[in-house]
Amino acid sequence: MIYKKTDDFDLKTIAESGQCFRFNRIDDSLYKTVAFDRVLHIKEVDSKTLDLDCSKKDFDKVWHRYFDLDTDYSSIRRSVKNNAFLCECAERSEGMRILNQDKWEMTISFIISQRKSIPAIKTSIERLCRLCGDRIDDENYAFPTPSQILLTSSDKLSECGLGYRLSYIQSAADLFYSEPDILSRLEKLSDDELLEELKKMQGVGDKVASCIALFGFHRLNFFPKDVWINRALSEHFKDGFDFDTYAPFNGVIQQYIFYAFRNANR
DNA sequence: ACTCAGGTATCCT
DNA sequence: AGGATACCTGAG
Repeated sequence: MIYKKTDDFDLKTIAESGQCFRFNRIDDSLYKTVAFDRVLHIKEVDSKTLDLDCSKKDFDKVWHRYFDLDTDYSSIRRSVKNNAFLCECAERSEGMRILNQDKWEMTISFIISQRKSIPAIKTSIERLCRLCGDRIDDENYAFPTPSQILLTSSDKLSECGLGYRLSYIQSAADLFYSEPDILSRLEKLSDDELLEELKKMQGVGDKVASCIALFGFHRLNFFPKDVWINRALSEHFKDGFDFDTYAPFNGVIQQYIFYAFRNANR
């Protein structure tokens, strides 16, 4: 299916933003994402045109929401002003969007993410999907459900390189399995309440909870503070970052800073 | 071989 | 409340 861009939408920027771990580059103009038990290939035909290997029906049902196409990211990007550093971050992150990803998958993914490099996170998640997720096709596996994780032995799960996070993941699977309606309960909470509720899970502190809220629950005002963001803030916002200016889109600003600052400094 | 990674829990003061 | 420390393992 052909899609004509009407807003910021850059595959490389999204793939390298750190918000997704199964959205990967195949070559300069071709990317693949595995999400919601489906595989999607996205080809950049030209700067304004994408070719997606899905039906119009699937696009409307799944991918439109996944790519958050009802949110105007270019206007958020263009709202950045009065700060040279922030303006540069926004400019370098043109094309950034915040995906609507699966909440359960984001919960487990960001529990895995702690104290790991992004390549290592991707390796662990991929192994976990191959180990106990549904097979989609020859090379792609869906993210496992809570019960699929619970039915897999600790020895097998350990082979995914989860380390000390294994018990956190099993405990989260337990929670999601024993409370099937947990997502509808969490969705109703305010941002503050959601953060507190997520932090009740083992292995979920401020940073991981913020990531789950921002990238899973699409609460665009969360501003996860990782090592890169903290470095950027201490270098460029010595008097503190003003979270009023860009509310309720601080999460988008966080993505601009993370992507631009990390690319510039690694 | 060796450090560090998109942190958190726990144990201190 | 705030600071120090251990923690599994892979990637560079």
